[in-house]
Parts: sequence; C-alpha cells; structure tokens
Amino acid sequence: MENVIKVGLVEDDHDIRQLMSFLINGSPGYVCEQAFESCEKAIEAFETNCPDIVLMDIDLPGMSGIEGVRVLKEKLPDLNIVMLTVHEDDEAVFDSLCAGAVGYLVKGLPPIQLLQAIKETFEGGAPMSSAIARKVILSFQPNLPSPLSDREKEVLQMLCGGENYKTIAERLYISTNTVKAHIKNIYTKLNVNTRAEVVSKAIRQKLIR
Amino acid sequence: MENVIKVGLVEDDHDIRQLMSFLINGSPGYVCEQAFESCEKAIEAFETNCPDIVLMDIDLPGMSGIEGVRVLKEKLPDLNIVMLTVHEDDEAVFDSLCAGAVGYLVKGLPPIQLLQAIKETFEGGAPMSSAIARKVILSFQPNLPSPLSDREKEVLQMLCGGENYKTIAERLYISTNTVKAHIKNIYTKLNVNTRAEVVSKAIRQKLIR
DNA sequence: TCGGTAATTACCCAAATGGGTAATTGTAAC
DNA sequence: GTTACAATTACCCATTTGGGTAATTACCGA
Repeated sequence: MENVIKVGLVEDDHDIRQLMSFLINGSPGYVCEQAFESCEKAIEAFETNCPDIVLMDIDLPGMSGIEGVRVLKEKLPDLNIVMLTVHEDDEAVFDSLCAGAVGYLVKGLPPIQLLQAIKETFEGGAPMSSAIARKVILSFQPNLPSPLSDREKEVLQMLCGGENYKTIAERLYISTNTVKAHIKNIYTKLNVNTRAEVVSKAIRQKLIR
Repeated sequence: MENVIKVGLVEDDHDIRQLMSFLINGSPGYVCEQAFESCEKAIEAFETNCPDIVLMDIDLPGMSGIEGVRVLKEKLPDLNIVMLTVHEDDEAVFDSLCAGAVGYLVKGLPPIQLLQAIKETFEGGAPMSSAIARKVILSFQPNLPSPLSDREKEVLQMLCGGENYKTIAERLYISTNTVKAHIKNIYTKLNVNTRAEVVSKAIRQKLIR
C-alpha cells in the first residue's frame, strides 16, 4: 500500500527545515513526517520509527552531521543517509561518506532535482559530484608502484593471510630461512619491524591485492 | 600554446574508433592522435607519448580493458583512464575502477556529453553513474556492527599500529596480562589465531578507523 | 538477587618472531 | 667484466606471542 518514500530530515535552520519538509510532503510518492533540528533528537526518534532516507545537514550545533552518521549507522546499519551541504567539495563531505553516508546534496538544489536524487538513492544510487566521486575512488585504488620485488610481494601476500614462516616456505617450495630473509627485506623496505605493522601498511597502502 | 586535451583511444571496433576519434578531433580543445584496437599496441605507444585522458573499451580481444588499466597504471600511475562500456551496471566497471580507472562512460553517449565528461575528468572529476558510485562507497565503509567491546576495539586499534603487549599496556594503564586477555578474546571473537590475521581482518572489514 | 558479560590480573610454557651476520648463485645493467 | 641486486640458504639468540587455566571486581538485565 505504502509505496511512498519516507524521508527523515535533520537540519538546524528552522526555515530550511520547514521548506524542505513542506516540499517533500507536497510531492506525491514522498512523505516527511520526521524533521529535527539536532542529531540527538533525530537519533532517538529514528530508532523507533525509521525512515527510508535521511537527509542530514553537515553543520549542526552539538553533534555534527558526520558524528551523527556514525552513530546512526552503528544503530541502523541499513539506513541510507544523504548529506546536505553548502560547500560542494568540502573535506567534510568525504568524511561523511567514510562515516557511512551514501551521498550528498548541495543545499539550494532545485526541488525537482532534490526529489529525483532522493528517489535515486532509494533505488540504490549514490548522489555525488564527479569531483567527490574521484576522491572516493582514489582512496581505494592501489598506490603504485611498490618498492618490493615480485617474490617479496608473494611473501607479503601470504603474510597478510596470517601464515607463518613454515607454511609460506612450503607453499613457495623454499626454506624457512629464505622466507625469513625475504621478510627481513620487506621490513627494511617498508620501514617496519613487526608482522602487525607490515600487514597494516600493506593493506592500507594497497601493496597487495 | 597547447591547451588542448590529448585523448587516447583503445577500442577494437573499427567504426566506433573512427567515429570517436573523428568526433574528438573535430572539437576545438580536444585532439585524438592515438587510437588503437588493442591494449597491447596502446600500452607500447602511450609509454613514449602519453595522452592526458585514455578512453578504454572494457571488452577487448586479447588483453581485456581491465587488465589494460592495471598494466597502464603500473607504468604510468598518473594517467587518467575512463572506461567505455555498453553494460551500465556491470561488475566489470567496478573491477576497472579497482584496477585504477577513474570513471566510465556508456557507449552511445551523445557527443556533447562525451566531450563534457572528458573535460570533467581532465579537471579532476570522475564520471560514473549513481549506482556505481554507491557500489564504490559501500566497498570502503565500515561493516558494522562489530562484535567487539569498546575496550577490545581500543586494543585492536593499537594492535594494528604494530604495538606490542607492553606498549599497549602502558598506553591503557593496565597490565600486560590484561592486554593479553583482551587480545585472546579478540582472537576468539574474530576467529583468528595470529597478529597478522587479526590486523588483516580488522582493516579489511573496517572494524577499526 | 541471580546469572551473564566486561575488565582486570596472574602464572606457565611451547612456538613463533625479529635481528644480526654471512655465504652462494644467477641475472641484468653498466 | 665487474658491479649490483634478487633469490636462496644457514646459524645463533633474545624477545614476543599465543594458548591454557583461574580468579576478582563491577555492572546490568531478568
């Protein structure tokens, strides 16, 4: 029966909040029954009555929108949160995405586009500008080139799999002493001293697949 | 003098290749002097004469476009590669981005939009659909909730920083035995047995910031 | 109030790890 | 043809780690 998209709104500016909820409620297929001026109030309300999409201002008094995303996603992992911002290419937008937001919209977007973006998000999309998208994809692409030899990369790969000297040696048909030598060289090249560090660095810098 | 954007093209279909290079060369501010029907030829050529943007077909005979991206990015890390595809929401698009492409364009895009996208890419954007963008951001957001207690997360965080029992104990003002106990619990909860494994799992599943 | 969980500490012990040093072989570059 | 580096192996030794077991305190929900 209810094919409407339930939109939640978190925005401290009273006028904007009124305007947006009015707009949403006035559009067939959309409804906004929950509009709050702070994350704190929104979080409490959303826990008992969860909307489909949340529009969240980034700059909020008290708990920031970014922190709000973190908390909401902790409690409601499947909730789709779209940030509202005035600064198109702000670092805060990127941080919001890292915290769990699925996209963002610029404040002042024409109503038609706003509704379109909400619908797109509801259907699995992620509204964002080309510039932010680039930032996002760069953050997960490999940082080439690596200073390691091919053999060392093989060893590193297994190291990250949690394997020990003996197992790695068996897999590569070499002695454990050789494995040890490779690992020592890897440590030197990456400037680390322990297993944990090398695994952390390798994955974070995407030195291994 | 040369404010033109140099576009490289890799596309096996002769007609499409002709058409696109003709289009690009016929547009002020754009030039396409390098159009190839295979990755192999393109890679060789781009190494000596590198374009600003490469448009790369995904489905290519011989080396695939995805593999092509991998190889090109290995040799020319700063090269911007945009994929060309017929299937909008293909897994291959996502894989291309993982391999190092910055975005993709659907074949058959109107000329104006194609040129616009090239320009946007040149200026630091990343052309992609909302759906792909979502996939990309999901791939790097935390997989909440975590089974660990707050204290355990603190310990895990330090573990991933490569710190040992003693250092962690000092930082948290507890005994090394306690640290050990926490780590043992973490291992049990995450079903791992070694440092390397826990670090790997924690980072990959984004259990820590 | 009882039971579960989190946090804390302790001890024992086998296995794994990290650092130092050194040598041989093959290959690629100069 | 010599230099440089990658890959291979070896040995010694101190430190760290991981597993087992057990106990106390505190808090929270039923």
